[in-house]
Amino acid sequence: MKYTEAKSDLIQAWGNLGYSWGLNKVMAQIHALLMVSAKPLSADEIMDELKISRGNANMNIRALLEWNIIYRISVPGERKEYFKAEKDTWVLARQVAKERRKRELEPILKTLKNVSAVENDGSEETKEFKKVVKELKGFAEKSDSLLDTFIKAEESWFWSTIMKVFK
Amino acid sequence: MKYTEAKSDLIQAWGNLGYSWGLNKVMAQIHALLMVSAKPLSADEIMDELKISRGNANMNIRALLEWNIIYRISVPGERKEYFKAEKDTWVLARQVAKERRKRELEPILKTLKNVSAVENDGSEETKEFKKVVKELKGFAEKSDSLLDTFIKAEESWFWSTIMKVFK
DNA sequence: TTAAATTTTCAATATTTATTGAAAGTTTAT
DNA sequence: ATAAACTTTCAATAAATATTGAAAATTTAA
Repeated sequence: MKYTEAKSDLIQAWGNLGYSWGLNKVMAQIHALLMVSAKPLSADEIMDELKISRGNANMNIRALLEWNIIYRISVPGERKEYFKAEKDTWVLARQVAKERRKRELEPILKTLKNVSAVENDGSEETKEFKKVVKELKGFAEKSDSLLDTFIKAEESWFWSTIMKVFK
Repeated sequence: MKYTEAKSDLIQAWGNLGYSWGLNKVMAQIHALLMVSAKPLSADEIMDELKISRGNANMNIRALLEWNIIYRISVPGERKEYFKAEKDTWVLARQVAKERRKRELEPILKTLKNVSAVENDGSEETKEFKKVVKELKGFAEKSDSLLDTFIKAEESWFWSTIMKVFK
């Protein structure tokens, strides 16, 4: 298989995976491109490789910076900014987990806490509702601590040992 | 807080979470509605509660059935079909993990395997590419076995014990 | 059978989300 | 200061996705 074909296949596939991780397609593609690139790339190079507009490139680069999964690089003597990806997949996964926890889990935990306070009118509906909310809350809290553990796994001897089982 | 308000808040919030799990909004809302409902509901009741069309209801119910997170219920003497949700959150999470593994992880593993076969022309690009692909492959495989372990966790003494730590 | 009840399909339409590109803004070298 | 290099913004537009609803298909009771 030729390099250029392999590269575009990988960018495509990583784009799809990233999409299902909550990034958008172009964000994920830019990330993939920076992943496989030996050198940091400028916005122009990214636009060129992925055939996207300047505005699109700019917005998605910014989003990736916000997610902390790519970094801004300054080359001395050069005016342009360059970007490189976080290439350590575990750091990457941790970073994504952190963002998603903030964006997804925190809101549902808040809602579950709110709706727990539903007034018990003695009806079967209310009874069932309370039961389900309690179950969901337990689940969300467990997910939250699992995620938290994962995010902090690097620092934990126990978990980093467990993780090694999966080599 | 009133029951009807709590219910619609929960459906809304669960809809958002489900969306980020790879379901679509209405799918997730139907699931939420069936979660909190004490009795199985018919398509008409779902249409009515969520204010969606028959076609929409039908399609999303079918999708939920495909994901195996709601069940078809027949009431003797009734012509209509009823639906109820899987209410055990761990079964639910496992089912979702299973689907996503199939839909997301399997394709990227396939691509990574393919692009590994890129021909080494000795250039720096190719060298870096091969390195990154190897790293990604290792990561994807580990994720795969983690997921697999999670999916099968119920049967495993070791993991069900570990899980209990998160109560 | 027939026909009423129910479910499914799908072309048309509406809604949401992503993308463009040119203008405005910012930074830096001289 | 000026202007070139570069980045950001955002209204307009395009593309993707979701939704409707009426017609077709299917199921069931009598």
